[in-house]
Amino acid sequence: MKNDETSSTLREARQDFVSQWGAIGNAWGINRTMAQIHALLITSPEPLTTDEIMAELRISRGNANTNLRDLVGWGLIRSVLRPGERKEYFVAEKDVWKMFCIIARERKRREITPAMEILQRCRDKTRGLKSREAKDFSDQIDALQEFLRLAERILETAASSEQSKIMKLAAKLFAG
Amino acid sequence: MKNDETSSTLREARQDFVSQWGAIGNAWGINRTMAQIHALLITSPEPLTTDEIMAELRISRGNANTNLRDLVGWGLIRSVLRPGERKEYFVAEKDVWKMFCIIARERKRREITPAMEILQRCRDKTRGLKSREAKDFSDQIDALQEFLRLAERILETAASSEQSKIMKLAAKLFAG
DNA sequence: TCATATTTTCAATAAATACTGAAAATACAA
DNA sequence: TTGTATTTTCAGTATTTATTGAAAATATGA
Repeated sequence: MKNDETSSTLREARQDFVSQWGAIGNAWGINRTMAQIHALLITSPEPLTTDEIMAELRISRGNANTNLRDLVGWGLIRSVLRPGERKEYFVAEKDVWKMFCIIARERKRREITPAMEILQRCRDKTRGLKSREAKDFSDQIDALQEFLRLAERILETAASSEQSKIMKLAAKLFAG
Repeated sequence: MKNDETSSTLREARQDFVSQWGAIGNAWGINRTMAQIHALLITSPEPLTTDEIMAELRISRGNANTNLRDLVGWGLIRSVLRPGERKEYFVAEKDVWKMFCIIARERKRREITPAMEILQRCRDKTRGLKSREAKDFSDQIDALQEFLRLAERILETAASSEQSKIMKLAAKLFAG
């Protein structure tokens, strides 16, 4: 296979990955464009500028800017400056385990914690009530809370350990 | 506190839970109405009919029907028939651990598996290529695949074990 | 069978979300 | 300063997703 064939095959595979990853992100509740930009950056050998991303994905400047900022907000990408150039370049964290840790922490902060707070408020309201129904209700809320608390701790622990420790744990888990 | 005060406090707490749970579901990428119906059913002492759900949430018959069917599709609720009545009643699985198992299995099937297939296809396309760039690309895809495979196995294992086993595991995890 | 209760479907509509493009704001070099 | 490169904002628009409500389909008892 010639060099240009190789690189066009690679380009195609990458484009495919980017567009498909967008579709997956969509199924996972993540904005399609954001997922595509992320896919582009984790498979890019070089940092990319906003204009390059706009061109590659055929999206507007506003759209690119918004989603790049969101990704920076998640901590999944960061901007780098090249000496002598004014443009911002973006690079993604490529280590899959680190990506997971970042996402786990953020989701915990954005999703689990608020849910726990709501449960706590419902719990407080019915704490004093003595009827059977009230008791069943607060037991159910309790159970949800306890489950979320466990999930929270597991995520927290996983996200702050070395990948190698998790792998060992997984080994144990599958051993029975 | 009088009986009617007790029950109105309970009613309020429950309404609060249902509407807040809808908002949370929304943040987690789940249809608000579906989350609300689910919240209603897991805190209901009795099975409910479509009409009761419509009235409680002030939604249309079509909307109620669609979301009830979706919940049945997930396996999170099921319909029960009362002898001598034509109406369908719905009950939710209330055990939080069982709920988790159901959701884990479904998400694996609906989200992780398709993502893995896409990665596999991208991998296949670039397998033969020898350039540095191509190698980096397929290494990255590999890493993603490996991670998803691990996630898949962990979910699978967790979802098919007893809750008590997971609790023991969690204990170990936090012990260091 | 017919009359009635109940569920399902689906075209129309509403609501939420994502995207564009150009103007405004900002940053920087001369 | 002033001019230029770059980023941000945001009103307007497009697209997607959710919801309604009524008609059609289905199920049931007499």
